[in-house]
Amino acid sequence: MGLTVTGYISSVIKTRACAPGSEAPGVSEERELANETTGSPVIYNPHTTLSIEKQRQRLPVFKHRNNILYLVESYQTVVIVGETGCGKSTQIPQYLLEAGWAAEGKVIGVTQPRRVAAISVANRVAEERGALIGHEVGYTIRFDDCSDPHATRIKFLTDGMLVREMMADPLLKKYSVLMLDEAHERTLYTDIAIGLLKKIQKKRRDLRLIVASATLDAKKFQDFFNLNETSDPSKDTCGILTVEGRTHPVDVFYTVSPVPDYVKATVETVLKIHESEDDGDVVAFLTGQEEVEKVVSMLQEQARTLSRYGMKKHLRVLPMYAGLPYADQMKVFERMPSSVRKVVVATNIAETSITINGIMFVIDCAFVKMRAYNPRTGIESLVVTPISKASACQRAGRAGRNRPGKCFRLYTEEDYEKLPPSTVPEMQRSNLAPVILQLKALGIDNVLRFSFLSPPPAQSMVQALELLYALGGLDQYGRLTDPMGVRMAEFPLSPMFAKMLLESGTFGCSKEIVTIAAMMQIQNIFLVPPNQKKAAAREHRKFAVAEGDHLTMLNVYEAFIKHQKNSQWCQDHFLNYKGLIRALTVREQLRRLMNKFKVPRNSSEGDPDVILKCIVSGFFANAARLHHSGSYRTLRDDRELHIHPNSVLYGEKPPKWVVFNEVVQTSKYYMRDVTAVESAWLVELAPHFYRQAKHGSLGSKRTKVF
DNA sequence: GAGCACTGC
Repeated sequence: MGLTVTGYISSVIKTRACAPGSEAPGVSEERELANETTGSPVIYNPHTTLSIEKQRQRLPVFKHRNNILYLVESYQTVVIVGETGCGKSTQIPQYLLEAGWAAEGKVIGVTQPRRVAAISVANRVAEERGALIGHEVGYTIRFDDCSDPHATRIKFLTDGMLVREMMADPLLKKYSVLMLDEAHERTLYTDIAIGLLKKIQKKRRDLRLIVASATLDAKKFQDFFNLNETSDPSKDTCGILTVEGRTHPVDVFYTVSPVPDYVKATVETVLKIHESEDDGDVVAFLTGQEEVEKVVSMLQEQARTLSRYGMKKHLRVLPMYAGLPYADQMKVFERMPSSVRKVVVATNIAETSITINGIMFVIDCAFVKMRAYNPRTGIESLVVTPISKASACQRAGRAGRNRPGKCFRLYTEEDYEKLPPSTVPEMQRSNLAPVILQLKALGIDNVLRFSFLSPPPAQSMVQALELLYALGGLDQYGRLTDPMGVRMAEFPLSPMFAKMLLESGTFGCSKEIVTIAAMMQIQNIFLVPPNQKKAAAREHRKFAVAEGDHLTMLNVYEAFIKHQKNSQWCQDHFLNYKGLIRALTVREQLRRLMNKFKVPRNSSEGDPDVILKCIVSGFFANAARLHHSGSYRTLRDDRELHIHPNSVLYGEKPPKWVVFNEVVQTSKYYMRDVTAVESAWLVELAPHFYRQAKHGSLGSKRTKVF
């Protein structure tokens, strides 16, 4: 194929190393704190001779210390463009603390999009302050509150947790300053928090906000938060500051002509690197598990050939994707002997969620599998789309964390120029029902006029409002109902699940439903190792029941409990042990909420019908009937659907009526998590939604309420 | 016989 140098970008980079080797002689080993799968990792050197104080002063952010404090003093909001490796996440909260921003019991809050990042940054800051985590410095994430309501001065939390905190404390009174880290990622919760904080700031002039962002979005954030309506810049309420990073250059190479097959090209590029480049590990980005496994097996084949021909340096090829069993994931972090070159073939998980040290080469196919939402049909889909330029730079930067690196882009420079500058924010490509419910619960009456940093499509809002009305969470005026809507909003689940849980007591099956809801939150309960597909399928069949996936999940959970939560038992049956343990925790949290709302604890005692009816009470909007063609049609708008191949109902005698949790569109529209129901239940449990036609068929009312 | 990118409460 032949890679030709046609471009070089010296500003793509990235390492967050506190001290690059060149500046700290004798320091070669860096490791990550706390957890190697950390999201936004802080790297530090455990054997340094420098005191922590000296290390802190060497960070690029240090020389901006006074300026940052001045800006926070003078402006309500400060946008900080902190390049990778500048030390902003760990240092700025400490500067604020030292300057007295946490006096009189106030708290400095720092949000992160990911749990592991919140934990690892918190641990680092605690260590720098010579403190135990959970006192002066703490963190709060779902299922793990490691903070002290009285003692904690710097608190790290996920942005989702911050939104939850607003439900109990709408003005976030305990915080003096909030820093939104990684705001440029524009996750759903970051965007919700941003809109809400703007509102809070109008009522709390004393609340300071720091938005940490990438260069590209800084102006957008500044315009959004600047409340100055005059043309006098001295009245601006938002300041901006750029802090340079600690970066290693990454050479970027493009192909001379478009690549017809990036899977093949990935394999060829790895081999070419292996033949002609110096030492250094490789990460290749692909879009999904299937592509990853394909490249891994092709490369392993090649690696065997190479070693047969006596190639001195060995290739160790490892897959990496979220669905991979934990033990296999951990292999990508293992250090290799110098005679071995590690090649990690990964999905987008390696772009932000995990960081692997020692990567010198990146191969980027320019594509990603991304969630999309069709506001007209209300159907979500997973589509392979070209990445953005921002994403391409992020991927390239993965090569230069420890040393200068190289990035091989499997596309032409011309095609790179055609990529969109940044990724569409999640808010504009999501089902908004959960978002709207949250906003309503936070007292935002007119969600259509909520100040969104990037407003979602109006049609997405309408879909969400209609669904919430049908579920009884909103009344005909779009107001949150009490108690149903208020309670639904408290559940950390989608509104349909919340409704199902809240109704389960009246159906007499709350014990079963809470288990089903918890199990449905876990991805990949059934493990399918690529080389043991048959055996795995055989084991999984043992749990399958004719009613469908919901009761099958109930079966799995109950069997897990019956076998004393034994991990070996899980392994024998190809079940995800860690996932099941997580289901226990989720179940416990849901149970607590149900107790709070006095949902009776009861069991169907083996009667499946009440459980199925209860599922219908939440998921009636997701109903489909069997079509004579053999596929299904939605009841709402007669769209063609199919049973997902991972469903236990796939390939079985198809039930006449089904409800499902969600639809994913790949080659077709597939229903995931499907359960057989009776049409009479739909009419009985959602009479406002469905009517029985004279000849016995079922149609939807399509009530337009807004 | 076709298929699940990645987070978060």
